[in-house]
Amino acid sequence: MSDEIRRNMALFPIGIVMKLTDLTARQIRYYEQHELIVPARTAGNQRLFSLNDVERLLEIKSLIEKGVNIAGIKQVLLPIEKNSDDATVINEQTEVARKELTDSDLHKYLKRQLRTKRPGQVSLIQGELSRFYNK
DNA sequence: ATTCTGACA
DNA sequence: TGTCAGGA
Repeated sequence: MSDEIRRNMALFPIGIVMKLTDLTARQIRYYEQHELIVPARTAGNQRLFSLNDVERLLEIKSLIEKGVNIAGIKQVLLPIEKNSDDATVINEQTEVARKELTDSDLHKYLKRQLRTKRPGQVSLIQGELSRFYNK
């Protein structure tokens, strides 16, 4: 259960997330407006993304590339629960941690992701999914 | 140096 | 979506 906290802990600013996902800041902010992601905020109103946020963004990116629009993605990506979101609350501890571990922890995580091959979690009937495609 | 919101030649 | 302005 402790891993869940680490996973939902807000760590990196948009700049790093951009490199991680190859998405532009514009896109990332746009997806947030459509509630596809709900990154935490610092006292200075800066976005802080968790590993889960990054994963969701990668899923979003994948779907966008396949031509799925926002409406379709909202059906695929489970809506953000209000309860488990409290882990993204920012306190002085995470604030300090963020400054220290940003790249090192990230690389550690990415390596784990590389060997933890996971099957495309997307599971929707093609017919139903096609309803959300742009063309 | 970075990021944020709003707006559109 | 890109990009620029103007502020934090």
